[in-house]
Amino acid sequence: MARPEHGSRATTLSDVARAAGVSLATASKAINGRDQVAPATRRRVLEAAEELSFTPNQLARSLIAGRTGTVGLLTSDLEGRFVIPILMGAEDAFGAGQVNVFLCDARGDTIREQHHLKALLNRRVDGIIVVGRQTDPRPSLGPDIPVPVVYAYAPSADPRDVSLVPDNVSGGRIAVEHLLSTGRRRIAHISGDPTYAAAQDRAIGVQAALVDAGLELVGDVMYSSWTEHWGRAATAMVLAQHPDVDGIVCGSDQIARGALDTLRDLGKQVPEDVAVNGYDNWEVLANNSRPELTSIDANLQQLGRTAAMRIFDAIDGAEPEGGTTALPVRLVIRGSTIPRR
Amino acid sequence: MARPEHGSRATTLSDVARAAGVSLATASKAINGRDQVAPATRRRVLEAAEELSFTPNQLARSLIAGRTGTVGLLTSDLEGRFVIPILMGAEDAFGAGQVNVFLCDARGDTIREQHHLKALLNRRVDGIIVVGRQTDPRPSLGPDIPVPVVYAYAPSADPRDVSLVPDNVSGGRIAVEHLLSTGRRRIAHISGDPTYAAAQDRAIGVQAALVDAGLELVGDVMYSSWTEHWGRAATAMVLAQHPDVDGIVCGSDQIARGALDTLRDLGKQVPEDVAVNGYDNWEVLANNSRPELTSIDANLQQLGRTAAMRIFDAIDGAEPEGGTTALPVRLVIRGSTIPRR
DNA sequence: GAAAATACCGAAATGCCTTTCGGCACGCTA
DNA sequence: TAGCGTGCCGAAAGGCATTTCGGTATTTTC
Repeated sequence: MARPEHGSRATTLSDVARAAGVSLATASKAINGRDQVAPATRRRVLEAAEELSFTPNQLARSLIAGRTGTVGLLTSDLEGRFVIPILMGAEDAFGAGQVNVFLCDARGDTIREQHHLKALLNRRVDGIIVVGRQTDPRPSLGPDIPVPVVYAYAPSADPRDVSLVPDNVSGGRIAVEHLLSTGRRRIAHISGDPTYAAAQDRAIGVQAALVDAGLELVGDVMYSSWTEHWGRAATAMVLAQHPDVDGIVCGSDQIARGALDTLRDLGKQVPEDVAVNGYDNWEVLANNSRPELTSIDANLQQLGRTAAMRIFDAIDGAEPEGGTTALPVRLVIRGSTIPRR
Repeated sequence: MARPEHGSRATTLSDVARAAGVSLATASKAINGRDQVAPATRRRVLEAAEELSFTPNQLARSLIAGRTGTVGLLTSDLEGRFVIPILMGAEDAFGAGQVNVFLCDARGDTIREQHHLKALLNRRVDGIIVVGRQTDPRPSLGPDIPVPVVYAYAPSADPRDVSLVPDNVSGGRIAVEHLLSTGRRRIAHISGDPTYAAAQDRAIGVQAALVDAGLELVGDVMYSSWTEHWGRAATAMVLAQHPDVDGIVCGSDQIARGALDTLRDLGKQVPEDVAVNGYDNWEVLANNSRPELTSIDANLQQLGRTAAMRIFDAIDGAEPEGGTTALPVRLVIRGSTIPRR
């Protein structure tokens, strides 16, 4: 049958060389585009390689080159939707077929993380990207990793490490500034789990923007969980205590969905009576709500790309400066803050 | 400084051997638990290895062993939420640190897919899992791949390939049977994009279950898109034409969310007046709706695990039998079909 | 105490590719 | 025609770990 036996050894360079009637060295040079090979010879070698469907063994190559063209991506939680765009961005930056990504999911387990880390080092990855599931600092992998490490989304607790996070403070600020620009003045903030750094940071940005505008938050920041249930409950409370509220900044799109639900139930028009701003720009939620949801997008794909580029730089010998860098976020405007024309 | 220079060569086995005062061969045996080594010698070697923080170069190992302990996962679409659980299942089955997964996202681009495929083969992966984004058949990678290939979620168009898909027909059937078991008799089916095999298969299951019960579908199967918008619109249409409908089987959780919305708007109680069944068990949607959504879970993580096991079997020499296998799905019951006590 | 058996260690080959360096042949110049 | 470049090719080393097989020490057996 056409399918080559799985047991049969793959064709090696020496097979090609023999078929082309040249030495190993010449075959290697011909295939890798080195000079020192006559055009006719090169052609003969390439034809032989094609004929035998030769694929150079990257293992042997890497063994010599001392670098493998692979990067490990160590995540603590694949379920989290934040990991995926970051991963895509990184994959993107590495380019198709140039660098490949080893994906490891530690399931939030330190032991498993250590296992994976060791496996990655054994496989001689050129670098490691560590992706957390929330923006709270996480323990460093340690200072003794022999390859560059970049922490994405969740920064390392060790300031000497390189960490990239979305700018949540700025996100909170942008959300408020947008509501202000649509004429809102009585703005409430419904957030999620107060133990999350993201919740705190966004609240800081919200407050700062209000202060800059000479305004105050309507009521206190309301913390609980990142769910629709909480969004519904909190919105009901806000409206009961402050019926004149005209803008709600939500800590997540889920909360915002809940807010929309309750506003609808209570007969409030969105965005005419109350504008609602979500966070995360989770498309399936933001695009399908009534009305569609204005939201803050953390540019996670960009973050992944940046992480990959930092790895590249470090591989190329650039001395990385440690510390946490906050990357810009962006506002995506939809119908929940500005009426459709 | 403590951090080893990135440029400095990693410690090799011969470093360890020299430090322990033994030969390479002995060091290798000691570390790998082979016999032919005196306990005292073994201890000395292990101490030296620890001291130098020696990590065996997996590349060299693989070069000899002829297998790398890596598997490629080729997806056409990382954004799709179906890929993730499959990936987790596969990762799970491979075990922490035993087998590692190369993740490649082809972005739905054939050229890019070919690039990735070639890269994976160059890296001598032991097997490849191809994950599609919908259950429609996709082109085969071809018969000449020198390693085992399993197609997950999207089956290969070539029946000689090994494909694993969730059993959509059975899913449709289970959904209807569940509604029947709660006493519903007037059941409608709102589905998504009719060009999807998943939509057709689920509809077949729905019809079959109704026929078995001696019933007919209320109205025709309603096809359009997998969105909340469509769920809302279609539900309004159903209620207008068939006000006595008492059960709605939806083709996705998004559609079901839309259905719940409209039912609520029109004053129908769920589940008392109308029961609603979703599909996909997408937790963020199913758990946060009012009431929470009964849904069909495709057991994707299990599917990923199975795919990994098929790869293992093939690596171990089992001759795989081609063809598409439909794996069982399961019903997750929540408040949208059975009232909370 | 001598022969045989055992336990342990090390040199060398192996896997696959890249690169260096020596050398052959040809063409050009003086 | 002798001498010198230049272009092209091939032998061999090297990268790292594993394994086979031959060879010493040491112990056991009669």
